Amino acid sequence: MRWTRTLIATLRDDPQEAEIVSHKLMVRAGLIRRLAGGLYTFMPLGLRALQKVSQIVREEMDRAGAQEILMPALQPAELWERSGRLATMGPGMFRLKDRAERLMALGPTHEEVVTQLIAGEINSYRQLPCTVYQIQTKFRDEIRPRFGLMRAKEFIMKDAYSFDTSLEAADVSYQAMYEAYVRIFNRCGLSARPVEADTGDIGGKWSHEFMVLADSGEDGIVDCPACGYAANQERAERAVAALADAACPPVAEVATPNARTIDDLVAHFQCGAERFIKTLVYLVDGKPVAALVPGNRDLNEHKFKRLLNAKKVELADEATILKVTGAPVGFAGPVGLAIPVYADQSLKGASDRTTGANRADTHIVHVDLARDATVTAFEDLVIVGADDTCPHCGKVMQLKRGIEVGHVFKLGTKYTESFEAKYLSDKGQSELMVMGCYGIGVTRTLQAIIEQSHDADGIIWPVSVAPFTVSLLLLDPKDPAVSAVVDTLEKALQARGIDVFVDDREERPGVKFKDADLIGCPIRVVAGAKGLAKGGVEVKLRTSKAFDLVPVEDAVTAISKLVEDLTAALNR
RNA sequence: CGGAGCGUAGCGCAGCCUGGUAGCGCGUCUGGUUCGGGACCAGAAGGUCGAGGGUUCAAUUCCCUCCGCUCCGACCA
Repeated sequence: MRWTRTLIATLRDDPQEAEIVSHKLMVRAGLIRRLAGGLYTFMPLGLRALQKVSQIVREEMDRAGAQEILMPALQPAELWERSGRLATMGPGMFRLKDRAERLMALGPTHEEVVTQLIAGEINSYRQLPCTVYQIQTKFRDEIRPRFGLMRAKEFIMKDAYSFDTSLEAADVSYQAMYEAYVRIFNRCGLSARPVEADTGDIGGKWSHEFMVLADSGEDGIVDCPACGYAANQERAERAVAALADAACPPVAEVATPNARTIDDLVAHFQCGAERFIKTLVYLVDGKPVAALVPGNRDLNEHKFKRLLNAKKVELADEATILKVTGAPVGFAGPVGLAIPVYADQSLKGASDRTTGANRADTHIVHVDLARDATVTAFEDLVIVGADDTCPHCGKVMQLKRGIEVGHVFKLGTKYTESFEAKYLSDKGQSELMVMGCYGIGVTRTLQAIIEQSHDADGIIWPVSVAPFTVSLLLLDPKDPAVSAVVDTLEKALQARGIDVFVDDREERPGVKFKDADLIGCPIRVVAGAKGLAKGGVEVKLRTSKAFDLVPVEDAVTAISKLVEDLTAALNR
């Protein structure tokens, strides 16, 4: 491809819309253009890179035995009613009506459609296991689209779904996908880390996310350097030492005017935040429930929701708090509360703590949780962070940030029940299929690659996903000898199956060098009158400063060798 | 959904406070000089100043409404 015949414009300045480096580079290098918030057009170079990522995903899915299909993006909302997700997924879904006033949705994901499909197609254990996948545009009405392709309203996702006869068989399918994901991200040149994850609205029992570590990532990851335990902060657990609190005097009320927050209390009582028990009143599917965490910790709402098997968990409003505790916000406590009370496991045996008194401007001291309050259960409720100890090995963990590029779930029978996806077993019994689902954000992966691989001058594409493998700079387009060399090289490289992008613009060399660095193809070949006079073309990797002067007749061989080396390094 | 900020040429921005019909850099086009890490000179094209309304002799500028975008937050008691 020739620059002068390609719709590409590089920008000198960072676009005003972009915040993180990968987003800036994608726009500056002319890979994407914004249509509206969360909506982007892929320009020729961006599309080529995207297609390379897609192709890697496709090859690895096929290798893992999955079959490619393509389901409609437009779906009847009735399907979502059937799974019960019209309510839970609700606001995140684009909805519309057709001319017959039927409620439709633009698919944010395809569990419903695929389960309905498979329920109709598969009736015998002989047809199982079965894994299907598609690479398709998804739609989500994000509250706040941001970071370019990272969180967009429309994005491309590879979603795969496995169907099996048993939990054990489903584990095999899950494992196959997990391994395919490791291969996919390796081939993309990405360092992606599997971590234990929360299942969210998708549901199911178990899941792993594949995370690209990056400071700009939207997820927190708790990581144990000692034993390798890693989990999304939404799910991460910690080891808790048993308390050995001594017995304490009976409870006593203390006036605490306007001391509503832990900070206020710390100032008032002049002691550490951990001496307080924070009482949070929540509405869990509409019913009030209290959660207790140490004053220096925060409640993990994901865990709380999972624990209570709830659809919706939200902090109670002021009126509810007044009704339930008899006090305004800021003075709730577990003593005498008539609603279910869940306490963090670290509070088991807690004694001589301070809590709200369920009375305005009052707290109580000397609270022994077992003695003075009724706790429904002690569970893991807090957000785990840096310096917490590993639940497996007890060593201190670290907190990192990551970009979620893939997610694998063991769904069990959640959807196959809703859609009665059953098969006849070898014993002639009708059984529910066991399901798994597996997503990769293809467009997000593309951007994550850039986030992880760039320098001050621009993108550094891994050879496997670069829009072009070789940037061939024609420095003197008006010099017939140089042009002839470029023509020859271009054809010879193409004949070897090596993508080459020729910068044939009438620009000064400096401009071409800058743009080549910005666009970031892994190999740069410079053909100029000066170089030819010295004996050849210059061949250089994007990652190195130095170049080799290679005689024209040896150039294709030399470049092929570099491509092989780069590819081998990725597949290592 | 709440808060803040922004919206002026393809891109990045100034002008607005203190009203008088718009400017800079980059990019684009023409000509010339240049030519190995984002050249220089001369000239040119390109703007309903986000939209609508109001105040005024006069609005990019002041006021109101709406739309769009960006950032922060979404009640942790």
